[in-house]
Amino acid sequence: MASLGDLERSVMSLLWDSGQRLSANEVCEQLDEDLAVTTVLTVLSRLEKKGLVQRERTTRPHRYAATASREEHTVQMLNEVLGTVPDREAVLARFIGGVSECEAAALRKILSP
Amino acid sequence: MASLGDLERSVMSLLWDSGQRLSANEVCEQLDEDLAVTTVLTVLSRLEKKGLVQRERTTRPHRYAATASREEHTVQMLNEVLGTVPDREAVLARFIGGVSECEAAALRKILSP
DNA sequence: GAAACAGTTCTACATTGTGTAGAAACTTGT
DNA sequence: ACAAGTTTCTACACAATGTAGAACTGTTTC
Repeated sequence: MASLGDLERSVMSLLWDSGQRLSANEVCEQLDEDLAVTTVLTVLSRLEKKGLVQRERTTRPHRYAATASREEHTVQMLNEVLGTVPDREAVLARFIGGVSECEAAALRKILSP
Repeated sequence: MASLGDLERSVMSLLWDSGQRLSANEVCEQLDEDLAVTTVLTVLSRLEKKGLVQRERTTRPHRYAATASREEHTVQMLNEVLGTVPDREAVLARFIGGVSECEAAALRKILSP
């Protein structure tokens, strides 16, 4: 349910990079493309409805921020993908089989008790 | 680019479960829903275009099979998700931080040299 | 407090992906 | 050559997304 379009992804990326609460105008300016503010507002609303963005309604202009960090969100995505298969560990085994030795070492370190 | 709709997913699931090359008719029969064969053929064609399904055109009826195993395909999805972030390992670290002790043990075993 | 302005919501339209299937075209055994 | 089975073409509905104008609302200023 949390698939994002290109523009939605750009906006999230922006919010993640600047850990700040941004106004729609700020988001609009910082985007590479040259879009109408209403466009950005629409996208922000949609992201809010999807639960990816949190909006401060008390201030004027409203300020928007990502509800979860990029990492948290991506982990959620990973788990969503893993939820589509019957044997989660089989997939993880194969995933690990495909990573570089370098990354494998990093994973070992993370896992070491 | 490899997001699947519900029906597409059902069909893939079927092809994965039966490791066989199936005809459109067989797929159609084995699906729970009661669909027209042409519907199944459309979906199979779309899956072929996406590269998820391979079709034997020499036989009559054509036979369809998944190009990659469910695990391979899911790993590809995982890597696609991981490709959207700048710091892949940060995500993996967080992912591992969230798994059960049981699964962590399994991962350690897979990673052990 | 009315006007000007900034910001937000509503509404709308185009495009694309997906589910769905009939009509038309094609293949093959008899 | 025809009937039966199979595939391709075409088509339509519905949802998600990109896009933005029109209308509304809240704020500031004279």
